[in-house]
Amino acid sequence: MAQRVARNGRKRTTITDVAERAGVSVPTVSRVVAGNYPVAAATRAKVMRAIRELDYVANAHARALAGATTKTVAFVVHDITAPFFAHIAQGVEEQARTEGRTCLVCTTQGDPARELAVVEQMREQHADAVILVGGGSELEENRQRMIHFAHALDEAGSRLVLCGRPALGANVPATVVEYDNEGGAFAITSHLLSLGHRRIAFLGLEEGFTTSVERLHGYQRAHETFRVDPDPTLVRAGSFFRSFGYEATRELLAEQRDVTAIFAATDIVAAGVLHALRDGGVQVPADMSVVGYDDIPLTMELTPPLTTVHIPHDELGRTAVRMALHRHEEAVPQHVVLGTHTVVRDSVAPPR
Amino acid sequence: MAQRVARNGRKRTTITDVAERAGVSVPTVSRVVAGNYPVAAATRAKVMRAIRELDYVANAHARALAGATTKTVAFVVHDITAPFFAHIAQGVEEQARTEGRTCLVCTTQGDPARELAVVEQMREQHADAVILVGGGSELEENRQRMIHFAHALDEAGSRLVLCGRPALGANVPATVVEYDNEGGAFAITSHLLSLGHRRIAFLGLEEGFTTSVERLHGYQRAHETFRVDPDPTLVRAGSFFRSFGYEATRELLAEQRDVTAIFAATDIVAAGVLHALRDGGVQVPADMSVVGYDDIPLTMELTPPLTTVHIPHDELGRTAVRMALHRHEEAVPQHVVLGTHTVVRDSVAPPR
DNA sequence: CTGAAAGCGCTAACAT
DNA sequence: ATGTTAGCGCTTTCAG
Repeated sequence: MAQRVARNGRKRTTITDVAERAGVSVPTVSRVVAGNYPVAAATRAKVMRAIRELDYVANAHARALAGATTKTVAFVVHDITAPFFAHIAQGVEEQARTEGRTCLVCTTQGDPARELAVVEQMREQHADAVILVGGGSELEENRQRMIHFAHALDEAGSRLVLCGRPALGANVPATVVEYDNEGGAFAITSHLLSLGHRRIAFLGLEEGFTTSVERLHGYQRAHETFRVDPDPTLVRAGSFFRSFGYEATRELLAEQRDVTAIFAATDIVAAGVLHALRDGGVQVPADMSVVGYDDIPLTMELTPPLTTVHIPHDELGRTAVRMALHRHEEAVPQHVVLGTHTVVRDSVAPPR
Repeated sequence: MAQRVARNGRKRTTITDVAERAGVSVPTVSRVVAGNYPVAAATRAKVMRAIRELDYVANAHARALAGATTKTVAFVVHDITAPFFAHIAQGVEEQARTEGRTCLVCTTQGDPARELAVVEQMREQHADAVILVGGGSELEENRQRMIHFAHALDEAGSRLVLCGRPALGANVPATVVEYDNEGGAFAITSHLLSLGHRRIAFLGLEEGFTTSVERLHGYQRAHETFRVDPDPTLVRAGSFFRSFGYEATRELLAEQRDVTAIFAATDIVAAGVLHALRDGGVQVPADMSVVGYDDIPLTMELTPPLTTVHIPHDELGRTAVRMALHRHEEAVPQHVVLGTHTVVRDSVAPPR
């Protein structure tokens, strides 16, 4: 009664081996492993012993195929090295584990085509939930494809979760966990305005990505509230990378636009801004105030430590998993907006 | 011929639905999907059409169960938010995708017990490779358990990969991808010594974790080479966290030990060191030289930018996947040590 | 409490 | 080139 040899020539201990060794039937072994059905103590002991002796582990695929339960959560993200995503991932992973799930992770490098391909792949895996993180494409075509996936997943008993990106529409079966992106931008811009800043540059509008657009809206609404007309030429489009912050700031400095504060769309961009300012001999915050967005750990290491908008990263990830998995329970909403708030550090002062 | 309804009440399009719709047999559908067998163009077209109309995706579990190939790579890491791990993860994910694999990610928070549990779980998943990243436990018991897993995975046709952690022994079937941890520490310590530093503190020895022990060895060997006796009281044990760097430096300063350089075991620790130095009014590098280890992106944002040891993170991850998956091909080694090198930035100067 | 029987969705011989 | 026949390893009725 040695283990069978599979087609590929590998020996793998199966439930049948265990059953033979323990002198019981296959379903009995299944029952003691699952532990959800009465089994005589003596029988259980025999089976457990056989399992240990044979070093048996269940085949997750056979289990998924026979039962209905996959016990995996898929997590799709632009780039796992970005602290913003990594911290959400952390929350997802923790909650998934708490709920007894394994976590599949895929990165898309921000490519909408790859995102679509990855979601398709997750559909094959029958994940209990597919969590999409980070600014999505605003192209109508991609939006439609995503709506399609939401329905496909729903019909398959799975769930699409949009985490930190806008909802797809009213009748789309999806869970959405947002953070108050626009509100955070509004608050930190107001902070600047209330201190007397009137010429505030906004760096990092990424066309077609909702995240930056919403942040810009917050910036604009704050200006309206304070009844100041923002100078549209102070809004610079670019990437979310450090180098963009550096370049854009150099330009701004060269142009002598009388800017007294810079709102970088992300902390990473702000790091580039600070660097350019230092290179240009501009004192922060004395000569120029700088704020960022995201509140990643890096902000504390910057010189000076950066005033920024805090996003509840972990909470976002945990909530996404929790809401998706418990969506059939009552009182579990399927759309929440988590709050953001300004974290005041040392990079802001009133204008001279 | 609508889709069947599974036990759990979900309708899912299966290969049978497609076959019926296209008016062919199930294996024919399988063949066009796999694309590894001759199928008449007309038949293929019919099948493709049915697939599109039914929005069919293959069930990865059924596929894994029937065939031998799982097409997943598991990746086990302490903490995905640590840049060190995130960058390796990036390499793993990229290479896995290149090789047509999905990536399972699990975090252990550095807990050896959880690591063991996770590896067990990966065994159930039948991943093609299980990649363990980061300093492992030096406890003999855990080592034995890991050796056991290496054999179990091997017998199951999978592969244990140790990435950035030491090999388990000569006859253990595992792939190991290391970086020259000791060599990097030797080089950067030599850099300091050659500039004339004689009292160099080493911060961040984490007992029981090989990574820090090897770095300490490099530090010591460099001293021997330069024929200087290192002061053992200058070696401080602690965590790899920022706070440890801060605290340890405050102590060092308070003790007035005539230290002229600090070797922090990681860049994160170095960030804490720099912070403490700034708080204490100590100029870097004029009054104190500081070096780190890892070369994470943060180092460039520190003030001053940190001289550190570069680790080829991406390469480590990619190599791990490549070597494991191609282990049966000739000329693919199963143990490599990737090089590290000192990156000189602005945190080091000769002692006063 | 336990066993026998059926089937999850797919692939891989074996036929034709 | 296509269909037929067997499973892969497990769970879940249904009997006893």
